[in-house]
Amino acid sequence: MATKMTQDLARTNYLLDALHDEDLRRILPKLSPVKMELGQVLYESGEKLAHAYFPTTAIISLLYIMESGSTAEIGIIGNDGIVGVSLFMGGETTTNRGIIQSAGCVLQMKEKDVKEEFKRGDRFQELMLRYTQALMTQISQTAVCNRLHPIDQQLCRWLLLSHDRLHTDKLVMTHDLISNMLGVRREGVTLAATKLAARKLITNKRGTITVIDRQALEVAACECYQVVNTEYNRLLGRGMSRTFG
Amino acid sequence: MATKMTQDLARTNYLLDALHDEDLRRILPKLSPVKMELGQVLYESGEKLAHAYFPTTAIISLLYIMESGSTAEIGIIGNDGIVGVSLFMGGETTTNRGIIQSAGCVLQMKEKDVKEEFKRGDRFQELMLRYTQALMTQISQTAVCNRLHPIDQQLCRWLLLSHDRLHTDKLVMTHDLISNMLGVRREGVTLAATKLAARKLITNKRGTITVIDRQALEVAACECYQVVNTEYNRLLGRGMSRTFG
DNA sequence: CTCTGAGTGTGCGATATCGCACCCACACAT
DNA sequence: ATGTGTGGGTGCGATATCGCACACTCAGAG
Repeated sequence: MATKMTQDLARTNYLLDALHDEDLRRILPKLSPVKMELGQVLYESGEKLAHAYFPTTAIISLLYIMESGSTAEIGIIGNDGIVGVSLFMGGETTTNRGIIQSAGCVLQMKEKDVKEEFKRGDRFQELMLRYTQALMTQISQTAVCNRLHPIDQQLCRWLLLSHDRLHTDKLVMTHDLISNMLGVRREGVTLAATKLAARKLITNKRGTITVIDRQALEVAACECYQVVNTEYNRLLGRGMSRTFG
Repeated sequence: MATKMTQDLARTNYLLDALHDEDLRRILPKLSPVKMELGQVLYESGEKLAHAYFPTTAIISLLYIMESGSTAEIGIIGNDGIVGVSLFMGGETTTNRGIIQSAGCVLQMKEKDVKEEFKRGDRFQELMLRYTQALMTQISQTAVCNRLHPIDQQLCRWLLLSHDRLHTDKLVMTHDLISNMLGVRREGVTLAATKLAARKLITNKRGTITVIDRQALEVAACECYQVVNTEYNRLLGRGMSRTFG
């Protein structure tokens, strides 16, 4: 019964869903579902991870915190990925914080189990590595975007990345939260969001942004979003996942 | 004779040097030294790599090129690493360009050989994955630094990263080249470099920057440099490499 | 129903960087 | 020794973003 529930849940994470049946059957008992609240910290910078996390409905931000206290997001992970790649990459820790950006459910897997499965060297390993490369692309594009694009476009990119990883058009998040992710002032986000609302691409309510015209949002975004999106599809889509393509 | 030369060369790349003797002996015949000129392109964005490259004296920049033609560097690779992680990560291609930022020698290894060695699943694989994580840290820090720090500090970080990967204090590179890497205007680099020269941290000659006071340069840099440096040492240093620590 | 505070909208001067323009000067080739 | 072109220095107005201040307003608590 509990197993059946977990299996359904597992199928909602693309990496797990992309596993062959016999692999998933072996891995299922090692997964346990956990609810996560907004703002919850999965791990701190430099902290050894006890688990890896496969998000299903939750979204996790990888956040870097400067000595000054300023923050900037380096990547977003949803049901397309896994949080805790350093477990199988061999580093054990990373220099960023993993924090819940949108409440929801994750499937957690013990450190030891992750390493064991990875060491088998078959499809699980292949999927993890391909996902890690996709994540590298996202981080790279964040670097480039931070350098070259104005806030307005970056906000669009960020909203789209979040929207892709959610299952609703209503994004429950304050301008202040977004400003911490983008590493800009709260006012900058308010300004950019107001402009987007005036153009009817989103609506802007206390603590909630609703995506109205997703297609127009993609047009308003810089090329960075499409680059990342295309690369995710290439690396994890057609031929890799059972549901993509 | 040729083999002896290659072995000496191989020992100057930290990843190769960190291999156990028997592993290196097996891998040596698969390596061939190649001289690389400034500006030479190792691979284009989206282009399948025929080889991976272990730099010895050369430095390679991973450069992203926007549709507009603007560029921004996402990482620097020297004799501490390997160019072409996408070969074993499974993606085959990446969205950036690999370009020689400082002329010198690399050891190239055929795609097939790289994959074969990686698939063995032992120390070579472990080293490659740990290095990839280190590279991810560098890319992440680039993202953060691009967002939060002024050009002056970024230039220091960049000079230090380059200096670490060279074997001389004379960095042969124009302000124009550096501006393409940092994704800023050439004038911005000139201004920042002039300030550093006024403070006697570097000297500034036609096409050459010489590091005078490395320690002061580290102080002038943002924390990003130390974060990356520390993480490289942690992941690849003491206990991993035969020469580090 | 009212109070309160978190979330938002707006204005203003300061600063960093940009884009452009132009000149200078050194290194190398003739 | 002299010309030429690449690389470097400088100035200026435009723009994006910042930091701060303050006013408004909705939603939930009492």
